[in-house]
Formats: sequence, structure tokens, C-alpha cells
Amino acid sequence: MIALVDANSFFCSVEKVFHPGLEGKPTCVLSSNDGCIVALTPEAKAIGLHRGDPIFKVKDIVERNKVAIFSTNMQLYAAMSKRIVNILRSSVEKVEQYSVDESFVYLDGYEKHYNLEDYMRKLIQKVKLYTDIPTSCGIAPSKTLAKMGSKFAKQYKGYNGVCLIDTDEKRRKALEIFDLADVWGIGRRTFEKLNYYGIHSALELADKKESWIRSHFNKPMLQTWMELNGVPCIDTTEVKQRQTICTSRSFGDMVGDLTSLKASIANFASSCANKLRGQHSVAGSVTVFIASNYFREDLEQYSNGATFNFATPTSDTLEITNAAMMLLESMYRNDIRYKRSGVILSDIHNDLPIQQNLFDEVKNRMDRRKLMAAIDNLNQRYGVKSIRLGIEGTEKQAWHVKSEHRSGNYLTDITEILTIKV
DNA sequence: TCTGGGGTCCTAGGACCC
DNA sequence: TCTGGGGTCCTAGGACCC
Repeated sequence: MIALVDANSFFCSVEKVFHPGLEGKPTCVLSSNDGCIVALTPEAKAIGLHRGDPIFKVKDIVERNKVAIFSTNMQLYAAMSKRIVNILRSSVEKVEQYSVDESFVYLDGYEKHYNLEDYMRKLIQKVKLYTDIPTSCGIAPSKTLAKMGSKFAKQYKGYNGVCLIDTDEKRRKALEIFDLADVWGIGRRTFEKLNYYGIHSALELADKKESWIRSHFNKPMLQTWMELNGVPCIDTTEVKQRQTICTSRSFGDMVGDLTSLKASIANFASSCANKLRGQHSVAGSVTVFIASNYFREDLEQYSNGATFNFATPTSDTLEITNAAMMLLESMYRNDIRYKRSGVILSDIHNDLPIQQNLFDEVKNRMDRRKLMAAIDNLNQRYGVKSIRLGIEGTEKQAWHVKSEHRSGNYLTDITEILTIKV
């Protein structure tokens, strides 16, 4: 059996931990640049707010109901996420973190010594006690069913946090009432296609013949179908090395000048290089893209992207940034107001051994690695970007993201630690 | 005035080989 | 009426996830 532990309105719950007055009040966390709502509490849903709403369009509702608004603070959420996973790992041998707010817990063998439902209920109570984050848990023979279970547990108070689907009868009952569009692996397109074929519930899908599934769909759907029938087949093993690394942002204000754009790209390139070294990899190519504001139909639209292939795969900030600058200059048009830019690293490999290249222009590659390691060490000790390239800039610039309601990095930054007044 | 960011996997089709 | 057969590799785009 597999359990899924899923935090309830995770981002909002984290904010509530540090702002206790918000209990029972509508609360929302916004996307980067304070654009859309990405997380909201049931109280916020009840007054008509939805995930994805642009905040400026629902300003009235927000003000009328005194909704608490937070800018996204991934650093804080990631730190809390780590604490939760550590608690799970302290009680169960195999735990696989699936996303920032979900973990799969493998319970094979535990049924011999424990009542699984009680065991998981105690575990999520421990999570609540230690972190103050409420979670819900589904237990089932497959991950897709476990996910379903966790949603039931969240939805119905009677489950007391844990929903166990361990018999065929419970499975069929659950499939019957579960919203087909919410099944893991079924997105908007597949949902429409299923409706077209007259399938409107998860049970109707599960009861189709395998041959019908094979002839009308492809591999991912077949896996979902098997999982719904209690046959585990989806592998979610954590990937330790990313195959692509991307940093991109929408800007707070639109920018037109090359200098600002260069500063943004330099920042993103250096952030990508950082992530790359963090996973001990090198990249074979770098892509830069820039785009105007596609919501502004009154302005001329332009977007472009370009890629550079390195002769020798690299994780060197200077080399990657240089290439990115060159790419940017090749695409830049001075008659456009830009809203977004980004850097993508791909063709990623392990950083050892280095495949030498006869035409390598960087002669002292090992020295450069030591330089990068030294910079990374200093930045780790004295704070992100304590040492950076001049072209990245220091002053607050137009392209910087808007983040007007961010709470402190209470768990990771000593200068922002919570102040308690007695 | 204002609309997120970062990933994975699968497949069809093109280009190429003998 | 008729046009060979059997492969591999790469890539762009679609669909999905959080």
C-alpha cells in the first residue's frame, strides 16, 4: 500500500503559521510579480475567489472581505516543506517527496505490524504538532488512488485526515463519486476527449476494456487506467539531476533598453549556473528568450529565442553569461517594450569526467572551477549574490519582479527571523 | 496600471542509413 | 496495374504535473 500525504492549502498554511491572527480568515498567496492567485484557503474560495484569478480583477472582493494577501515566498515554503518530509522520514523507511507539498509514503510490510489508518493518522498529527501545517492522507494500492483518497480526506471531516481505500468495494464507491477531471493524469484535453466518448465518471473509465483504452489512447492513459483498477504502474522516482534548468521572470515594469535587459539575463544566467553547479552538472547549451507583453494588444508584439552550443559543456557563470549576452544582442530590437525574459540550460551531464575538446577556448578550466567553488562558498556564507558579476547590477531596477506583500524568510535568514513581542 | 514559473514524458514525423 | 523494406536518431510540440 502507498500513502500520499498532501498539505492543505500549503502556501497559505505556511503563512498562517507565522501570522496566527489569520485563522478562519480568507487568505491568498500570489504568483511571482504579484500577478495571480496561486494558493487560497477554503474561506477565500467561499467568497468567490479562484486559483488563477489575476489579483487586479478581483480587487473589489479582496478589499470588501479584508482578504489577507501574500507575495509568493518559495524560500520559506521550501524550508517548511523540508521539515515536513523529515518528520515523515523519521517514521517510515521509504518516503519520496513528489512536490513541495506532497510526499508518497511506501507502506509495504507495515500492515503486518500496524493498522495503516491509525499509523498514518498518528503521523500526520505529529506533522501538525511539530510544524502546525495541516495535511491530508490517502492510502491505497496505487498512487492515483492514494491521491484520490487524500482529496476525500481533505473534503470530508469525518475521515479525520486519513482515507483508506483497501477493498474493491471502497475503490468502486470512490471512483463513482470522484470528479473525473480531478483524476491524476487527466488534464483538460483528455477530460474533453473522454466526455466525447460518453465517459463522465472515474468508474466508467476504469470499467472500460483494456483493448478499448489501447485503441483510443496512448501510454499515459493506459497507466492511469491500470492505476484506477488498483494496479500500481506509475513510477515517480525522484530525478536527482534535472535535464533542463530554467530561470525566467515577468518584469514589474516593461523595459525597452538593452542595458536593463542585459541585467535581467545576466541575473538569470547566473542563477541557472548556480542551480547547475548545485546538482554537480555541466550544460551543453544555453538558450535565451525575450518577449513583449502579450496582454497589451495595443503595442507591437515580438518574441524570440536563440541557442548557443558550447564546445565543451560548462557550469562556469562567466562563460554561460557571456554566451547569453551574445545571444541577447543578436535578437534585441530597440523598438519593443519587453515584459519577460529567461535563460534555459539544456543538454545537461554529470560534471565528471570533463570531455576535453581540441578547440576549447577556456585554457585553465580546472582553475575556473576552483574560482566558481570559491564564489559559491562565499555566497553561501554571506548571502546570495554577495559576489556577482557587475553586469547583473545592484540598484532596484524596472525589470525586477513586484513582491509587495512578502513575509520574512523566518526559517532561513537570521536577519529576517520572527520578532516576538511580549 | 495590473495576468506565474519550472519541470517531465510521449509521440509523430523528418532526415538519414543500408 | 504499378512505386522496397527495415531500421535509427533527433526534434518540436502536445499534454500533463505542481
